[in-house]
Amino acid sequence: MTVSRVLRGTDGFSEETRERVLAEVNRLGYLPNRLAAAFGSKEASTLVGVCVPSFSDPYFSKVLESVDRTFLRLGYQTLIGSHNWQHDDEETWLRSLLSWRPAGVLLSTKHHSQGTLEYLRDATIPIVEFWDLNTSPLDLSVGFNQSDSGFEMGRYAISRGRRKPGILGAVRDRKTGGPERFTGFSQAIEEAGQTVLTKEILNDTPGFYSGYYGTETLLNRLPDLDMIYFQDDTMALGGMAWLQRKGIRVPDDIAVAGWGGHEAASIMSRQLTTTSVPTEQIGKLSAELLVRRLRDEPADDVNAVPTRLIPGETL
Amino acid sequence: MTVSRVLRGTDGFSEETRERVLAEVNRLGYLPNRLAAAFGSKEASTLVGVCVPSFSDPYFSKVLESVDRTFLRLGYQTLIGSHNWQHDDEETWLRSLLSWRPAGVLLSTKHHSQGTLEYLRDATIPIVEFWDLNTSPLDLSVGFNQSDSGFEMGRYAISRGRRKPGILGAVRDRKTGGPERFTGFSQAIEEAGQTVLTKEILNDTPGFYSGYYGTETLLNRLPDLDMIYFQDDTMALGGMAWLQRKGIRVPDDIAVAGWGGHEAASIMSRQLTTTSVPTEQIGKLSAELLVRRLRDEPADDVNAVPTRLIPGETL
DNA sequence: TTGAAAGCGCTAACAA
DNA sequence: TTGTTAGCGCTTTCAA
Repeated sequence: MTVSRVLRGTDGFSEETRERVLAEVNRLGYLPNRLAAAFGSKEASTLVGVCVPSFSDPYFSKVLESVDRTFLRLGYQTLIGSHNWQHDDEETWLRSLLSWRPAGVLLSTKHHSQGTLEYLRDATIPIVEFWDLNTSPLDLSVGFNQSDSGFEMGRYAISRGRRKPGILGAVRDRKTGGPERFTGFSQAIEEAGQTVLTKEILNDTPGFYSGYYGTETLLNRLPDLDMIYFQDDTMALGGMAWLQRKGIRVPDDIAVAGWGGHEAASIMSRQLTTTSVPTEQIGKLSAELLVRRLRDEPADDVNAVPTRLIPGETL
Repeated sequence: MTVSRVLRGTDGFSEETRERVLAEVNRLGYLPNRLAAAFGSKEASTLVGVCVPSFSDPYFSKVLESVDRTFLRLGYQTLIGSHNWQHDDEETWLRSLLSWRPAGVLLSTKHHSQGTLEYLRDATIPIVEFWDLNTSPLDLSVGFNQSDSGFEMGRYAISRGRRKPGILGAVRDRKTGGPERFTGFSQAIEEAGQTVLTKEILNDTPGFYSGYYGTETLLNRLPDLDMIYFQDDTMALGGMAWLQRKGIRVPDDIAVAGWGGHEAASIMSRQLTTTSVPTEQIGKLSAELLVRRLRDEPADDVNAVPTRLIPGETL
């Protein structure tokens, strides 16, 4: 019992005892059994679950990196899961997670299956929904508004004199909020009395390649577009590669905007105009808020971490 | 006790009992406590630890994705860690992991601190070292040989008629085996009776930008290089951007090779000659082998998963 | 095929 | 300041 007290740092022992304990611990190479600790006391679990859509998605892997670093610093261990945008997979993972009696759970996005909601209700542990901001969260929410992100770009496009914008997206595999951004973008354009001339959503994976051939399709149909708002940076880069090949000048002949603040966006000869997502901050804040709740410290329910438009040379 | 038997699927109950149990379980919404199970029985832990250098590194995030998917399928839960190439961070993480009495552990790379080795020795759990192949592994090893990877590219360069190759790398932040690849590359060149004219290792982060200006530096000094072997694809893409800007033709004036099988590498106007890394396979095999060992099934110690040279249009 | 007893290593509560 | 007791929910072992 005394050893337990010393190692946990709860008070009730003399300095001399402490030193004797630590010396023995060191001599024996004693490693506490956290399984027993977490099992014996509901308070002692330092396991937290984090579920992201995909580990190899560049955005979510950044968030995960930041989440894990923060939890490590605060003394928690991260159990991971991924759901590939399948609500059922999230539910399956959650069930498995809860059997470990975690201290809390972090979920990406704000949409969940019915079963997930029931599990969460019964578990009575802190929950953070991150990425998309949920203004009426299950518990805590950290993120941004996709629609605002698109709206901001739409207004910027107008301010830069663009009047005939088009939209290019792709839906397969990932759903990083493209549709909502496009809606926000269109609203901004319409509020300025203009219209989005075309909105092409490819049934393909968003990426360099779909951006490349999608741009070709779009411009063959509507050669006088003066801007394309791409679903993300990789598509925008693909589009720019096609434009460059055709000798179409950016932004003189046509402007280009992406989304995401992709590392590679700074790679082109012309810096891409895009929107950067505060992945690190979302991760850090999500983890910190969960811990605040665990410690019964005050924590805001809804935490907006806005995206930021990064003006480049392409719009 | 009967419930425990039914839920674990060990035999010793009638079909009728089974159904009664499952009905009750369902009615009560009973969720087993794996903490108690793992605590009560050394065999029952399905926690496994995985430590990678970084979650946002595109290669390791792919491996992690594959590892987690495989473990999920086999009924294990993944506790993660990252060490940013700091051996001490790996040791700290491992200590924390072991306090959860995991069933096994996956470590990236083959170099570990003294403390790590001692912990692993005492833990007597299966260990997989993945990424670099360790031919005298602690327990199991899955990966490839960096040097062979470079050697293969060197021989290919020779076979394509290149005689005056240079090397361009960068060391800061990451250590994905660049130096070993360069050694292998140089060996192949020398075996063919040629020499690598220059080897420039920038004190910078490998990436598009360092590839861009590094190429400029290299060619200003040695204008008659007929090939550059880059540390990775992002550097190669940066180099190609510079060459294109200068009107230097690839591969007519100079050939380019990268490493890594970067997504964007397959889409540039000229497909990059590179080496692809079997990240998915490394992850899958690592997880599967760990489980084989846990189940006392036969498993090879040393498992080579070679990289593969992808001929493109740049060499 | 089912059940009873003991114990895993810790912590909460209480006693000294 | 230190120690004792009981119990967390499982699994292992042994008995019925």
